[in-house]
Amino acid sequence: MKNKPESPHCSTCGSRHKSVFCSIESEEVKEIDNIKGCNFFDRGQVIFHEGNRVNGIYCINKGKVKIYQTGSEGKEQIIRFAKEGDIIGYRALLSEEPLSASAATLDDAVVCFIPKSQVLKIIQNNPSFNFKMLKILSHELGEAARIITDLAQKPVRERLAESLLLLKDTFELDEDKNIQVKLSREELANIIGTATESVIRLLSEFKKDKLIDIDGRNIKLINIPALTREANIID
Amino acid sequence: MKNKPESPHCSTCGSRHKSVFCSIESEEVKEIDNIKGCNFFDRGQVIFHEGNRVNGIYCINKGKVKIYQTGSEGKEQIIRFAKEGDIIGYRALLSEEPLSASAATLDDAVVCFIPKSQVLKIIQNNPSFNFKMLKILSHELGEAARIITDLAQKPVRERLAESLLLLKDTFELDEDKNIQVKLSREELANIIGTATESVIRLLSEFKKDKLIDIDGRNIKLINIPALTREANIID
DNA sequence: TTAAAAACATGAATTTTATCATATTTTTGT
DNA sequence: ACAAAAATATGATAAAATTCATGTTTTTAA
Repeated sequence: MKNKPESPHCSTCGSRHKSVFCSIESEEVKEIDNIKGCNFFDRGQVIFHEGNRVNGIYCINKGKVKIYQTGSEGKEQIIRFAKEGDIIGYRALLSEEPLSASAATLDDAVVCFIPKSQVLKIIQNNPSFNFKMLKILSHELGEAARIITDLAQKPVRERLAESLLLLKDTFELDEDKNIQVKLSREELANIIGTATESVIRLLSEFKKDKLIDIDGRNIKLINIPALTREANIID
Repeated sequence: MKNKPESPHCSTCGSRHKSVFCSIESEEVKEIDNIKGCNFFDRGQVIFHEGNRVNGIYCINKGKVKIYQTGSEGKEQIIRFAKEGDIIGYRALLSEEPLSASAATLDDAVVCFIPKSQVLKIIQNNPSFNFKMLKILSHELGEAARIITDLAQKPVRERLAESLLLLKDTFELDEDKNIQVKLSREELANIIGTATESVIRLLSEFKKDKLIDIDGRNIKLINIPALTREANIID
């Protein structure tokens, strides 16, 4: 049986200082703490669903999250990932549009919810937070553009190599060079827009070519420079 | 010989009222007018180039613009379009990153330049403008996500149908249902991420199937509902 | 106006990638 | 612990899309 964990507090939140909330005044922190909600998710649970209206933003206190759209054939397309300290749902909130994507946990996670009114209040009263939001959005937009170009132009093999490197940058490697996130072959396929079988075959090839090692969903990057070349990344 | 045209003024700019600047005070308009620069471009000229630093935003007074990235094989990937009243270059300015894409004119165009200092001043002093920027960025991000899913999941034929509909929505149709922008087959291919020959073949098919009519670079949409079905768009 | 260049067009061959079929392994729930 | 379900794996086939070759038309520049 699972112990009901304690709701985290913003004032003691370890990830706050590396997040968009790092420049928030202690007065504001208290206010957020009082008004925020907190939810505990098991692996694979949906945090919010594409098409719905959103009434605040979600702040990931713990855990890893995938943000994905459902294509016209019902196939999942992973747009991006989020982790501890990241916020999600802000796009729909700020554009005043329905959610363009769903979010689901990749492991057990703790996610806080800050209501719209509070978010808007901070944006209006805290120029530094405001500018951080502009920065996050415009950075994301640049990332999206690069993904568009890669999907449009790179073959599947290069896209897979690239997404392994992306996962490395996002979730980092442990001491044994394992990517610190566990994804199914199908989820990998849903990042790069290919068939699950293609991912399985290409991962085996990468392993045979000594670029990676595989143990179940554990992927070890043993030759990152070669992977970078496979991904055809110049910079 | 070409007459040197008069530089436009923000105070009399017809497109200002439907732009992000619609809520700017007349005092601020004067200020922008004094500090802004203006450039006249012929068709096909580059406004700014990927990788460079940007020191302000560009406001399109007249003309149509493509924003594109160069892929690792040197192939152009069109990310989005902009037209009269739109601003470009704001992503790099706000993220304080190099330009993630280049911009080039699709016809003769007039483009004004507003320096960074002035833009930041407006953002700080005009909450309405500020919020509009947040809204533009987050809307763009939603569009980008949809493009990612389509590129990853839809076959070339559907993507072409969809991009014709996108061009219709962006540039509108004239009284004869012609899309109000002239693109080469190669440029169409560079939107949807395919080979020029594929676009040529598929356009012929669409014509044969009475979905469109073609006269050079003029594309007439004669059966939009059927095109929508071809594009596999539900909403 | 005319030659050169670029864009458009079309068929054939090739490559890439997806789909289908079928095992095998791993995970999950009782 | 065990059956069922899900995920992984692999080969064969099919479909999708690109590349290459070549010819025609249109545009551009001298």
